[in-house]
Amino acid sequence: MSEDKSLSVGEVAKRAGVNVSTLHFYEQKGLIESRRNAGNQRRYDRGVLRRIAIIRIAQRAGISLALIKTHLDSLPKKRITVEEWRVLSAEWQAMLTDRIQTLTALRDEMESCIGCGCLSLDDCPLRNPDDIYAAQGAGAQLLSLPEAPDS
Amino acid sequence: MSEDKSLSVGEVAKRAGVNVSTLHFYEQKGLIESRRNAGNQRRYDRGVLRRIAIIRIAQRAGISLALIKTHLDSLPKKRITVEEWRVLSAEWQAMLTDRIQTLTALRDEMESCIGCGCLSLDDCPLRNPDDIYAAQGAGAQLLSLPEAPDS
DNA sequence: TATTGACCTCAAGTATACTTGAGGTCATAT
DNA sequence: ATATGACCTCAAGTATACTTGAGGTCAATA
Repeated sequence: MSEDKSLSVGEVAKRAGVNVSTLHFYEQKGLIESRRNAGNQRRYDRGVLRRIAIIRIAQRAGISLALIKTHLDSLPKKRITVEEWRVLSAEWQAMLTDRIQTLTALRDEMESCIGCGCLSLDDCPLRNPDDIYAAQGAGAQLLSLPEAPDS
Repeated sequence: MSEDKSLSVGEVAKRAGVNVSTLHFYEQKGLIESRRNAGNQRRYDRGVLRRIAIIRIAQRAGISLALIKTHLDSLPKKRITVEEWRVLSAEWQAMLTDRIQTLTALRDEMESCIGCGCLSLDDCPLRNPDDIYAAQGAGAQLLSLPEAPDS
């Protein structure tokens, strides 16, 4: 099965807690990489496990795969070091902080607007958010994600 | 254009700050309703503006249209009263609070894990979240996450 | 009269994040 | 010898939230 230190797609899937199809998908998206053995089967370096773990953590933080890829692509190597993880997590923490502040502000605005009837007015802060919510485009807005359980 | 007190779809779109296509979409989803004039054009009650405003606020809070619909459907009338808004906003504030707590916990875990190298370990709290929810894009499956049984 | 502009319907497209399925290969186990 | 099990590819499906486009109606206006 696994020659030496490399892992098969099934082994990675099991250890990382994701489906094989997800690994195919991530590879196709350029988030992870693999090499092939004689029989054309994927073989992974153990470092891929940390990489996948990091991807999943970022997703929990509400970061899109596209942005995660951008961040990961900025690193020199596929194998992520602890120092690099330190940098990545600091960036993502900052994004989380922003998001938390946005949601907190929204909640507080809702609090102050309860029962005031201002929803009928054009200058209600809730109806006319100053915040960065650019609701354009298709799909859901990237950083205002609901709790959608995923695989 | 608008006979008496009713609004055309274009007027509603303009005043609510959404596209006409969005109004069609919301109607098709059962979130709003309209009647038709002699020429088969939609005519809206002014109350629809508040209703749309409320829908948008809920979306900013990260609530899906499906759940928003469920909440709105629980109300007796299409025209939402201030008292009903009070109830809705209280529910949504609670959801926001949950979401904020989840994100805060994640951020704090990231803080405590920075540089600890534990990403390589199977018992890292970040890699093995107790919380089953992943913040996720408008992507996939809404309520079906078995989530990562780590090896 | 002819041409806009606003509206209508219905189908398909877009983006994200995957999953599912069909059809085929490869190596081992019975 | 054949039957699994794990793997492969590529296409299409699923779900959310809309947008875009094609083709047609209707009423006011130049």
